Amino acid sequence: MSADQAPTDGDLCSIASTLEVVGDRWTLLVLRDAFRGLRRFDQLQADLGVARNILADRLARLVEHGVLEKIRYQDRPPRYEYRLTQKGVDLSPALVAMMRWGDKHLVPDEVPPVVLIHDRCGTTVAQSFHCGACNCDVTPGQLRSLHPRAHLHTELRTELRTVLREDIA
Amino acid sequence: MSADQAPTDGDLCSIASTLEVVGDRWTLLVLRDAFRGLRRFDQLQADLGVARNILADRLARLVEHGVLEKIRYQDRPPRYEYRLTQKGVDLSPALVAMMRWGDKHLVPDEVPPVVLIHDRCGTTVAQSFHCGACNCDVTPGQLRSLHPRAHLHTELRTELRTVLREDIA
DNA sequence: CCCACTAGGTTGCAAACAGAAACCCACTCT
DNA sequence: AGAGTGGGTTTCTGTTTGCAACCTAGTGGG
Repeated sequence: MSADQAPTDGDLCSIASTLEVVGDRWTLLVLRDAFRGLRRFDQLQADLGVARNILADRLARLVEHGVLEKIRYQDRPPRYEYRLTQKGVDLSPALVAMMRWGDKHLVPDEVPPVVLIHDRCGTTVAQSFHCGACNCDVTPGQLRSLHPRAHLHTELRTELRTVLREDIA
Repeated sequence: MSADQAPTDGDLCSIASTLEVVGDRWTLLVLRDAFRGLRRFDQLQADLGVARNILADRLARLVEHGVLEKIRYQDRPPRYEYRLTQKGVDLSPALVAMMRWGDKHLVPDEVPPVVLIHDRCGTTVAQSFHCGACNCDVTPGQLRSLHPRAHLHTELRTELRTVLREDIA
């Protein structure tokens, strides 16, 4: 089940790489539940209705990839819980983006959306693209992308990376 | 292939609903390629290496859900291309979030990331959570979520929606 | 001491799905 | 007439999934 390392250009594209880790319906639902605070096997199984073997497999994969940690929370009898690592918490922008898309395009208007709150001040937080130069938000339609490895020479790419390091670190 | 409307709580959770539309490895890779500008069946097939029947199925699903449009771009012989609709373009925050996660956690540092550019000014754009009250960016760890339908009465939810409407519109 | 119960899985089997390759169709080019 | 191209569908086969039953440690009750 982990023998197929050949399929896509996983090492060439960050999206493809990411999908190799979390690009699976149940995996993403497990993560959604993890963000909701569910941590135990049976809680997840009951909430998702997923087959137990599938859930066991997905949890093992996520632990293997360092997205969740398996922690023994009592010894006798041994009991475990699955917690998001920092790497796992860093997936929240992706989950939030999917949630907002569903809010806008899929879910009927009568259903109130989940609200994101800034823990320090308690007010709502918005996810957006921000342009520092113009000091404004940028809509998806105003975005363009640049693919350094396809078009630039090595020196230029190195320079670009230096400029951008803050952006991804 | 579209007969299973029963499985998850699709109408209760925006993330689950979203995953019913795009929660599939190939679907998301098709969308990635659409954002890169690929529009034709054979381009997509060659780039992804996916089986043609699977690609045909995923494209049909995306068209059915209004994420892509199938447009006849010449008549003799009839030829079609698949273009992102506005609904499709609105998925870019999700794709970008996955890309950034891959950049940060999966892809070796030597690989320069794809850069996002603001079309008006040409400078780089960052994706973030922003708190209007504090006028600062919020990290994933400082985020909390509130689930209105689980905890609030109807009047309160309506009020909240009014406050939040700008957030999702 | 025996029974039931819980958390956290594993095993076995049938059904659904993905993938590869071959095929089809309508047209164009040479 | 024959080869090529774009856009698929069909067929067959192998992998994955889902479901249900089972297993293993331990705990608590009678």
